[in-house]
Amino acid sequence: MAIDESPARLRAKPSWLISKTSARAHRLIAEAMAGAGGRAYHFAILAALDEFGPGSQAQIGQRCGIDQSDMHAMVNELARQGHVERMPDPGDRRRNLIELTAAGRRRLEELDAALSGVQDSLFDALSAAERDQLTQLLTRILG
Amino acid sequence: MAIDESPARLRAKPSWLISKTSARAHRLIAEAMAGAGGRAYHFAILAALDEFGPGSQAQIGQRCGIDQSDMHAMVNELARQGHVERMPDPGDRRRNLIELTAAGRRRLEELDAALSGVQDSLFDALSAAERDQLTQLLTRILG
DNA sequence: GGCCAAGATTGGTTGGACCAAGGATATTGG
DNA sequence: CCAATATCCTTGGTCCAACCAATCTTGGCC
Repeated sequence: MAIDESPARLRAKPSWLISKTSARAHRLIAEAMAGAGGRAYHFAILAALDEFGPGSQAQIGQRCGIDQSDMHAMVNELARQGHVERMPDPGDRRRNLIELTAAGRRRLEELDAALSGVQDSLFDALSAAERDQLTQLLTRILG
Repeated sequence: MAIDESPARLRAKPSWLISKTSARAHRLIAEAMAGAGGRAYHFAILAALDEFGPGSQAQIGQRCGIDQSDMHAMVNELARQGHVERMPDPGDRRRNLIELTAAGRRRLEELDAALSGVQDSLFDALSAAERDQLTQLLTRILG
């Protein structure tokens, strides 16, 4: 799709540009993650565990903006791959404590590298300073 | 979801920020369009017809980045609402010429106003200059 | 003990983006 | 002028992310 041939009214709506960019990113990321046998959600969860330490599914889900039921499925996948361990919280038996394994820590770096590569090809047209600018604008929007 | 509580590794990936922003925009737009009895696709198609004049479904679809089969469904909806007319192209009987009706032209302005309102609430945190900046960055990415 | 809240699990639904095949018509090459 | 190829519409799907609701267990509270 040649963006410069799309209707001007459309091009004038930032939400449309964002949606198209997001779609393209989604495609590239899905590809990259499929090649690595993972998904974007995996990276998010592993990153949360790495930064904040073990936690319940609910906590991690909230931090990453992932739905409870989706969290369940993702933790199943990560546990099956040995990147995460699900263990009952001794202090609250409602909870599963999710813990990063050593393999999970390596996996996080692996996925991070793959995703960083995607960022490079996606934002190829922007300088480093412009990427920062973009990041800051988006962060303010979401704030 | 409080973005400042999400993992730093995630926040550092522009693609993640874009995806979240896109999701929020999608929610707001779906709401606004549902309230008006339409969809985002309707606006795109009407805008293309308004700017480029009548055309085949394939042409319009390419301009807007809409799949052929989805175009079919959307034109059905717009035709049923009287915003568009489907007529056989006399010069090429494979084609349907899609034409904007007078009601469709009014509808376009109506949807445009609704979408502009959504942009305002979505990009509330940005100044007009910053919105332009964002638009330009995204346009360059998609270029 | 009785009640409400939180967490996990299960089992959905919805909408957008895609893909494939077939029938009708055009176009092109020989 | 015929055969092969391409285009366009139409139909009928698939796939996945996002989301929602109900249930069950456990914890906290009065």
